[in-house]
Amino acid sequence: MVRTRFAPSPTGYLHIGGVRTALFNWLFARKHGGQFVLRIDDTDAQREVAPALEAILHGFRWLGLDWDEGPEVGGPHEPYYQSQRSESHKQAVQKLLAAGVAYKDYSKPEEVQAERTAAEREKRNFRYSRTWAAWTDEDAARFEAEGRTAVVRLKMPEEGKIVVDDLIRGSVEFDCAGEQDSVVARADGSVLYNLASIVDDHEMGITHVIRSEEHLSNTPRQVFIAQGLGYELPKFAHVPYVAEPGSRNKLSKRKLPQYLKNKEFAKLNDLGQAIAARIGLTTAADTFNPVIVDFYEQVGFLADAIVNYLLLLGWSLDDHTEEFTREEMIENFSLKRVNKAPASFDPAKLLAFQDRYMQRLSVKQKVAMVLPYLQQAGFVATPPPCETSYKLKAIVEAAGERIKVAGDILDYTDFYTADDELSYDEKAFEKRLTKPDDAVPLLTKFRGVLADTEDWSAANLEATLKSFMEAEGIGFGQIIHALRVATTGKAVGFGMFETLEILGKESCLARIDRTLELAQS
RNA sequence: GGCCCCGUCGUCUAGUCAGGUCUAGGACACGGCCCUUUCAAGGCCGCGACACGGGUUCAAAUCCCGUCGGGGUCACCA
Repeated sequence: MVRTRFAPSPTGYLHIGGVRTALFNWLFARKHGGQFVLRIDDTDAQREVAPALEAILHGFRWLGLDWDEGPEVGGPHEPYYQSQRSESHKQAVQKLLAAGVAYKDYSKPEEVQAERTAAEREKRNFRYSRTWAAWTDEDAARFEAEGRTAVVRLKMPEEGKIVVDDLIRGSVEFDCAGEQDSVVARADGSVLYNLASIVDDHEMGITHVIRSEEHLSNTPRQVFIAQGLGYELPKFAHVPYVAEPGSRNKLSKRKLPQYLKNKEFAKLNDLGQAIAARIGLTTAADTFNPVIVDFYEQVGFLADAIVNYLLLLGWSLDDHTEEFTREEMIENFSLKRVNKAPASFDPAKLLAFQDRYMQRLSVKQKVAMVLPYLQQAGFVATPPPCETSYKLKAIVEAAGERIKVAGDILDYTDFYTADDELSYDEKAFEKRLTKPDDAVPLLTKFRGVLADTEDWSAANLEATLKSFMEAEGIGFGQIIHALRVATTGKAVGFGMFETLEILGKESCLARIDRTLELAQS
């Protein structure tokens, strides 16, 4: 039975790199008919951020990465919060002590720090001197009489090797001599990550520890602990971390200002910020940006697109397959095909996946996705009035592939603006209406034709304009641009005749009248 | 700095284990052309990489050695 886990610490929001690791765990479990466990690594209580956990669980649900055991769903290995497993951890510490692979250490942090600095100064590798190690009860009593308290440290051997057999990297050897006597328990009995992690993994029956590469260097410590505790080792698989756009550095949520200098990243961020602003979402830069999964949901991305993109960040099936349904991912996933080198996050490619997935949706599905944005931006009431559906469907249809994320609908809200409140793109107005001598007279004349037009379908409007052009002996370009600016205020938009049809006769005439007035004043 | 990992187009990657079919394939991005009432989309074409140096071999992106480069980690964080 395969059991994998993802163990986020609730110290920040769900990070795109974390999700990629979680996805690999989920996929591996699903592929082998096993279980995927979610465990909250909250041992460092001081840093805990309550809303972060909510956001993390919400993110997993949105992405469709369901967990078989963990917070909210429970399971046979409760509790799934590391902070609530301290009994097990304490027992493990005692066992380590009893087995002689750990010792009580009465040093003060500053004393160890002094040794460390001295070693650095002398360009020597630091290793704790064990000066304040209590090997006997007498030692302990003496140190305690001095008012010292004890942490528990690993007693790393001076010789020998620890071999980590990694499913992705092969076997990696570490010399014990190069390993530190890491602290595994604080004076108050609380334990540190390396101990908690391996103990919980064992007790939860985790068979495959699939985690980010940055944990590779503390794996020997965990292996040492596991051996001391007599555990059977889980299989390890260290996946490369997700790197920054255009660099090899690990993607971090703290370096946002730097990422914003990347053109593609900034473009994605701007898109999101613009949508957030229009729906009145108050955002904080550190929780709403393309590094955080929540961002994508808010802006109107498809979870499937994100997951598909993330799948290919460090994994591939072959030289050409890029699109996978969930079932196909599960069927084909294999740790053997996970790359060793870090992959940088490419916002442009993510956007490309989103585009593909979006265009595959039916008009009905798009309407459903897009409607909440119009409601939040105040263009459509909640619940939506009956006539909304027809109009919105027409807009979405006419917009076609221009809508790449659901929030993009907010680029096309001119249809909802009151006719006398339409704002105009100044440059376009100047170029298409003020400057050309024939713009106003032509538009005035065509306005007259439109006023007499009964059939307001796009097809008929096109025919009407064509015959007008013939009658006037003018080309498309001489009238169409002025007409567009007059009715939408913008230089660009979708099909002119669809636009007119959606707007309706009354609005079109009102907007043209207003434009003509403005152009002549 | 010690230890560990990694190194194919700008980016994600196929190919490396089992050397030849690789004058290195695909995707995203980029450039050009076509289509076109604008924008998007679409079609076609193009640009573009085996980090470097030695070796082994008839033959090396692939094997060996070295160099260089990048990164991770060295907490009483996770």
